Amino acid sequence: MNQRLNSRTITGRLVEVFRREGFDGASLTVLARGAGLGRASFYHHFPGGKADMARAAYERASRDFTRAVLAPLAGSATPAERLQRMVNGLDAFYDGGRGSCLIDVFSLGGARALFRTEIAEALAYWAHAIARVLIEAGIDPAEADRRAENVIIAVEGALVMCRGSGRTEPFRRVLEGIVPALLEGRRARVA
Amino acid sequence: MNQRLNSRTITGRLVEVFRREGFDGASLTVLARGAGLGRASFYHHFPGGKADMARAAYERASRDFTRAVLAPLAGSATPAERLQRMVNGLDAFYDGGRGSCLIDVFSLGGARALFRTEIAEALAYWAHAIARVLIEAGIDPAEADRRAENVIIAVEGALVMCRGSGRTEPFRRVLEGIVPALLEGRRARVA
DNA sequence: GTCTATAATAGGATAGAC
DNA sequence: GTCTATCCTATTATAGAC
Repeated sequence: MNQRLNSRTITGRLVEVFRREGFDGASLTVLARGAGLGRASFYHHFPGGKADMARAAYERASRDFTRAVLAPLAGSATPAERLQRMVNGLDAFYDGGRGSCLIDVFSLGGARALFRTEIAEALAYWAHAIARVLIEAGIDPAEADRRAENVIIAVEGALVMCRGSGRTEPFRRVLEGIVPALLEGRRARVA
Repeated sequence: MNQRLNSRTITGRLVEVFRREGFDGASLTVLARGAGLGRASFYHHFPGGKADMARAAYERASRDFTRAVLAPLAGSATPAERLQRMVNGLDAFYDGGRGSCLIDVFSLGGARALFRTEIAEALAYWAHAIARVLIEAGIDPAEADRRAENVIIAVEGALVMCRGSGRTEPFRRVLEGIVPALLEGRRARVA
């Protein structure tokens, strides 16, 4: 409890707790235990209290997501390669299907009002980033939008399925299907 | 606050609150306001307290889901008709994409331990019910399992997407795609 | 920068009047 | 069957020592 931890470590551990417990389920006691700090020490790092902690966790997750999932989409490789790197990033970011998505978790209860805008923007941004790659790959823009949205839906749904079933196969299977489905000749698939 | 309500009404309102707030976010105060009762009055209906209320809500939702979504799958109509009735049931049950799924919501935080088993079983049951219809329609059993799971993933993912984006189009679009995707490649195509 | 101690409030639950 | 009043605990937050 008395070891000095850097901000990065603390924030990373907060992400884990919020993912598992949700915003309202993550009490300061649970967060403190997860972060390896006393409750009071939190207020040195996050003067705004729990809302501050959640925001730090969200922004940390957001940056990690950008690096792992979004950045590869903007690279200079071929569309298929960039999409595959996004898939690899998703696998890492969501720990093979074991981790929940903060977009899911923070759109409920007390966190809803705090993250409404950011979450809507994040979803739109991700969809747009995928669609751009597809358009570059020669897919009709409207179809690209649909396929991009389908990927997000499949990933979010697979995470819920994994959490609910206690299995990780659904996530792995969805990941395997993403690149083929996105670049498929002309037909869109639901999942 | 002083109007007498029957159990059905109270439980139905609890479902709404838990869907919106999650288990940990739904305080007795919020639940009571949502149900139109004083906090103390709850303990007449649910002697076990909040866990009892959540269980009643879950079982109520479960029964409604069975009636709206699962029952049509077991009917005597053609596979395509039964699947379409399931889709119609999903639209009603999830209020066109405006309502969250308790499987998502109750697999986080304090509710996780309470509903772990039920949730895993419910997901497996639903998948199996869909797959049986597909097998009857002439689809290979392993492929039927995959497609059935894809539907659940797409529905859960669409609900997360709708909650996060504030739009309902993703849910409607997913629903429209379900029957075609499930029966794709089958010999008897509906014109 | 972390701790102990403590305050203030909200949450869950109960007793008993009506 | 619902209410007011109350209790106990957990939760959030702060003060101040180290």
